[in-house]
Parts: sequence; C-alpha cells; structure tokens
Amino acid sequence: MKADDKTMEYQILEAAERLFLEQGYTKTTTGQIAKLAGCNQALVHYYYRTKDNLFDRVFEEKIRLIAANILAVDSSGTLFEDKIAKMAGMHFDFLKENPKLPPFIFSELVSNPERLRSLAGKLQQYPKSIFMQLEALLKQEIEKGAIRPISSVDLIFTILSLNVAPFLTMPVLQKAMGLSDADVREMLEHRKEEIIETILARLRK
Amino acid sequence: MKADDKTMEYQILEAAERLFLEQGYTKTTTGQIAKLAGCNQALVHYYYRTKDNLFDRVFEEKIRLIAANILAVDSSGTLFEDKIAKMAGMHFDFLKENPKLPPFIFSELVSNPERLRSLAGKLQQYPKSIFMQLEALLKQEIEKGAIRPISSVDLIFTILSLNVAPFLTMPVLQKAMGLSDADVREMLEHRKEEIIETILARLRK
DNA sequence: ATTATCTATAGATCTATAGATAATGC
DNA sequence: ATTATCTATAGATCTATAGATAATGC
Repeated sequence: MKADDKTMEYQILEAAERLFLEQGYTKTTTGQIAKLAGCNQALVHYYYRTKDNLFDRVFEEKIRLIAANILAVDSSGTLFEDKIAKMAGMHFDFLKENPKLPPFIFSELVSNPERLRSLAGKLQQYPKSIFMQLEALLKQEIEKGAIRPISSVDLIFTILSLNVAPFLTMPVLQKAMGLSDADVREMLEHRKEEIIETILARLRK
Repeated sequence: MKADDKTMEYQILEAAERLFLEQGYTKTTTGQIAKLAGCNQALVHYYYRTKDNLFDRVFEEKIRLIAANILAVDSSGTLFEDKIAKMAGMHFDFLKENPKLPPFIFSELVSNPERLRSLAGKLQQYPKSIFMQLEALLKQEIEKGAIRPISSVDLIFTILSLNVAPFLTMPVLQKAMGLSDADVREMLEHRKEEIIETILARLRK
C-alpha cells in the first residue's frame, strides 16, 4: 500500500498530527499541513472546515491514547511491590514510545485549558474505576502493615510527576547539551530504574 | 509613587512580563502590551524595537530568578536529612510564590529550544558549583553509610520533577475541576509534605 | 450528478517603520 | 535639539471561502 492509496482526507489528518505534535497549534499553518499531505491548502478546509476542528481531532485522539494507557494496568505481578513497579515501568515505556506527547499536551493545555473541559465529560467514568481499584489495594496493604500509608492520588501523582518530567525536559536538554540519541536512551534507561527505586522506597517501611 | 511615576519604558516591560507569563509569546501582541502599559503600540517598538527583544528580556530575567533560587541553597540544617528537606521545601515554596513560572518556561522552551542555547553560556558557571557541593556531601554520607547511594543529578532531578509537576498541572486541574483557590492551597500544602516524605524515603536505608 | 481538488482572493491580524507632533533639556 | 509619543500604513501572514475545473459513481 503506497502513500497515494490512503485517502487524501486521511493524509491530511496524518500531516496535521505530525505538525501539531512538533510545533503546536499556533505555529502550524493549514498551508504547512497541505504541503506535507501533498495537496492544496483549500482542501484542508474542505475536509475539516476549520483548523480548530482538525486540531481537536488530533488532540482528543492523543488524550484517549494516554488515558487508555494509564488505565491498562497490568496487575499480573503477585507481590504488591511488583505490581506498582510494573505499573510505573509500563507508563514510562509508553512515554518512551511517544516522547512528544508530554510536551504537546502540556503546551496546548497551558495555552488553552478549555480543551480539557470539553474532554472532561467524555473521559470521566474510566479514571474513577482505576483509582478505586488502586485505592482498595492500597488500603489492604496498609492494613496488613505491608507498606507505609499513602493515598492513591498521591501515589499516582508521584508516579506521573517522575515519569513525565524526563520527557518534558529531554528535548530541551538534548538541544542545549548536544546529546546524541544514544546518550538520551541511556539516560532514560537509568532514570527509569531510579524512578522505580524512588517509588518503592516511599512504600517500604 | 503613582503608576505615572514609572517611566513608560518600564511600564511597557511590566505589561509585557505579565502578558507573556499569562499567554505566552505568540498569543501576546504588541498591541495588547501597549494597551496594558497605557501607550500606543508604536512605542513598544520605539523602546524595544522588536517583540522578540522584549520577550528575551522577560525570559532571561525569569531564568535568572529560577537559577538564583536553586542555587541559594541554605545548608543551615545540621542533619543531612534536614538539609535536603529544607532544600526541597524552599524550592517548592519558591514555586508557590511564582506559580506561573513553570508553565511559562516549559511552554516557551518547548516551542523554541533555541532560547535556552542562547542563555546556556551565561548560566554555566554557577550550576556546577552547587552540583559539586551536593555531590561531595552525598559522597560523604554514602561513605558513612548514612544514606542509600544516589547521584546528585538523580536527586536534584527527582526533587525538581516532584516539585514542578503540581504547578504545571494545577492551572489545568483547577479549571477542569473547578477548584477554589483555597482548595488549591490546601492541596499544595499536602503535596509538599508528601514530596519531602518521598525524597527522604529514597535516601533512608 | 456528486465529490474531490485547484486557483484566487477577501478579510482579519499583527509587526515594524515612516513621518508628524508634542514634551523636555539645555 | 533631543527625546517621547502618536497616527497612519506598508508588508507579511494566515484562515476560510467562492467559484472554476477535474475525477468518479451511477
């Protein structure tokens, strides 16, 4: 299947996704999108009418991707510690596969928090279940005396803070310090271990 | 001293700072700056020639502020643990005083990493000294067997990750969940304790 | 006939400057 | 005289649409 096999409508969406992720909403023009998709600028508006519509499509898809990943907690580890370690590790690996997501989501949400509000409704039911599941697990372990007390919100916030930070700073650090891609991969691998270490230390007695 | 006492040149700078911090570079127009400063749009260019110049002024000042704070480590605590706790706590409090800094710096660096490069030179000598100071301290404690091994880079990165995350997410969370300012303050206070707890847990044997 | 694609352009901004006028300093 | 401030506008984008033409489906 060659590039021309994909419909132009879809190629436009792909081009938009790539450019929005790289440059953000304001810096991306419908002209750039058209050029990358291989069509005329007017066609972008023919299919998606407004730049905003097109952006929303991309943005919502990415939010869903993130949500789906956070929710796809694999509780297969038997030991509680293993479960948490696996959870944090999987989230980290997900970010490693999608390193442009954190800067993208943050920049756009900061410059336009309204976008979240419009999505909040669509994504509300899911998160609660996972929080409650984790909350129950934590309570159980705490009562057993197996870990030091912590709320599920705090634990998740800690995991997200530690995991996301490298991907927010990496592009900047890489450019500023002139790191090679191999350097970056190595640093990330090291960092991942340190993060898990830190999270588990917080839980241990 | 009334508002008119300040020179117009300065009022323009102040207006620019406020608007850039709130809306970022692209969304802020020299027209808005002029209006807020109380002058004509042309005057903005008369004093600072380009919007870019003006932005750089603000940006550099903020970077310096952040750097100065990170470097102003008060090592007064006698116990090593206290030193670290105080260090992290002071940084958190600094962010609490300047909550718009993290989103501002991140957004702008993400959308234009070149800005950092131009600053990197000016800020290079300082950071090294603090890193080396902490590195020496850590080594000492590790050799004493007082803490679990960790590098200064990892420790600082962990502290920054945990401290910055609340301020990056807070504006969004606040808008999305409709939290009051009091709610936010309370959450932050709680979060600060949890962060220090987490950092110390990582160091303890 | 309908749908896809293009050319051309109106209309909305926004930055930056030219040139006029007002205010200030010597 | 010099510096500060204003009015007006050129020039650069960029989005979105109108209207023409080409491709496709029945």
